[in-house]
Amino acid sequence: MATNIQEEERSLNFIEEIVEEDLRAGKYASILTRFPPEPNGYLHIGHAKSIALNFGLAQKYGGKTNLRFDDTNPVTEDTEYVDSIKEDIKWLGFEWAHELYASDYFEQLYEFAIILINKGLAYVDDSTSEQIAAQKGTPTEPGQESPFRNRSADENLQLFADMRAGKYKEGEKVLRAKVDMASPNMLMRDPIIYRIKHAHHHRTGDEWCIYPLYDFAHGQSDSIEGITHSICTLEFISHRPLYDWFIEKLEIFPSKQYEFARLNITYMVMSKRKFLQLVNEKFVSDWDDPRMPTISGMRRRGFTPGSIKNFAERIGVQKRDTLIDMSLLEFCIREDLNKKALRRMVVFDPLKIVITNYNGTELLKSEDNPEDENTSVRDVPFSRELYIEREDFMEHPPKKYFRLAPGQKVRLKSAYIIQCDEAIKDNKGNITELRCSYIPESKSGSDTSGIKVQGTLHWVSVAHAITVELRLYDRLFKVEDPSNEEGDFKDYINPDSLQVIQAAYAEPALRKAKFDERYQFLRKGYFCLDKDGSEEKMVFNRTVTLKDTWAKEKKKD
RNA sequence: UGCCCGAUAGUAUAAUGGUAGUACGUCAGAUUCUGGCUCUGAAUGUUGGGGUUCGAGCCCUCAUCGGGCAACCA
Repeated sequence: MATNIQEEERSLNFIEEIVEEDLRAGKYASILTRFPPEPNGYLHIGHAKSIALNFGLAQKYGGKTNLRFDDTNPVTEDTEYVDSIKEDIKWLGFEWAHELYASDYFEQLYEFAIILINKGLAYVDDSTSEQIAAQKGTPTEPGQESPFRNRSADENLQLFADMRAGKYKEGEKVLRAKVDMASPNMLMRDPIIYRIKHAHHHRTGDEWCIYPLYDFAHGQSDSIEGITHSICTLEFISHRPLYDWFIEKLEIFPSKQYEFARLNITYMVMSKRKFLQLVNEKFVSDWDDPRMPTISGMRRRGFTPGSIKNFAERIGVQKRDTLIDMSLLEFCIREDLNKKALRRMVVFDPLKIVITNYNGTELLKSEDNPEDENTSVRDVPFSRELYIEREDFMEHPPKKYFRLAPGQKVRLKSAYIIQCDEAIKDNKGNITELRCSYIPESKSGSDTSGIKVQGTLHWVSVAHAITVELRLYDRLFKVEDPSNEEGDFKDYINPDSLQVIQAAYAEPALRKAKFDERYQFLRKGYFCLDKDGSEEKMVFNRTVTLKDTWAKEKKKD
């Protein structure tokens, strides 16, 4: 059927529709987007959505994307952040056409301000911050015009030049656009476009003491670069009339702004301000704590660029506030890791078993990844004494418990079928050891025993095991939407978001673990090596658990 | 109380005036040397009232609900 191919095409999001329409109408030969971070913090997965949108759009339609740092506020911005932002974007796998800075345009922006002054569309205001706020009016009442609103162009020019020359203190004077003090849009009530800041800028140093505000920098920067589609988040909708106003009055290239909803995910918070609190108040170790939804945190946690991009693709682009279910993110990373991760056996909470009818040691073969037809195979040492997971044995098992129990049989993964003969207890009644027997004909790959078992367990040989540290992460918050709960969001932090297992027992193959490799600890979850470890004591982060239908089954009781 | 957005299963996302579909999640089952993966099946949806139309999730209108807007932040 000819229509099948078309049917499989993903439908367009509203921004893609706009782009296709613009291209079809011949409005632009090709598109140019931009990603405009402010270098005052680390990127998070919300930014990843924006990055994927901006860069993805350009890729899809044969355009380009600029990386432009929106560095108009010298007091909060720093080169440290510039570097981390660039690293994160590269890690996600995107390349920008040009690395640019709003501060590159300071001289041009200054010229733009002069044009406005000459047109009688901007004026220097001596009012104080409080007076300006009072003049603004309220959403339901119009504002009052500043007494300085009607200065002559010449006077304004001189005053503005003096501002630049450093003749005034911070707050003494500002430059305002002359728009409309009665506008129903508060942002149009003569917005401030330049303020005095005697501060050192991370790139321009002490060259300037006046800095443009966002509204006077962003749109013009877009225009200077010839950005065709300037995509930002919903809270800028009300800035759009101003964005267009400056472009119109300045008669410069008409970049167009489009807005989409920022990303929210259940059990997370998503703002630099909140991250800062979490770090400063030691709820997490740092910005790259694996529980943080920062790109650096997620990278350390073991997320892959592909999984994040796939997630961004699946959630779509929308014009309304959304709260994405965390399980979708988990699905995306599991889907990716299932195909890539090397399988290894690690016992988290050991229970020793002795195979009473087995002696010596042998090397068994086990697949590195059963999802891969051409999988490599590794050796796993098997011997008389093994560790299994304590939770894989129950003396009095409930129905549908497929694991070990007295008299019950299970398969040891890639090894033999064993039967539990006896549970040894200490004088307090705790089970300290299991006596089992194995079935020699049941060896993995050459099983002639004819025995069917329901369960398969992971295990490690006591004599060959290495100990590793495991860091098990869980959601950072106990509630779906911590920002919308009563009180402080930090009241809802999950106290069990990190569980450390100092000594887990791992099969020896894990000794060769590498940082860029991903692992699935069989029946447990996906893990990756953490930078905190050493040769002697490796540390692994749990990226995500495996789906666990047995855990669900248990909860029902 | 002014202006601006928005509203489709639990959560997201399609249907562009003509059969409400998809994914995640949930539930049930099959399969399994990972209670993973895979496969099959099921339940759950157009905020409400009017109107236009042969026909409305879609267009108009009123209402309701949700979000945003009064930083010398971005």
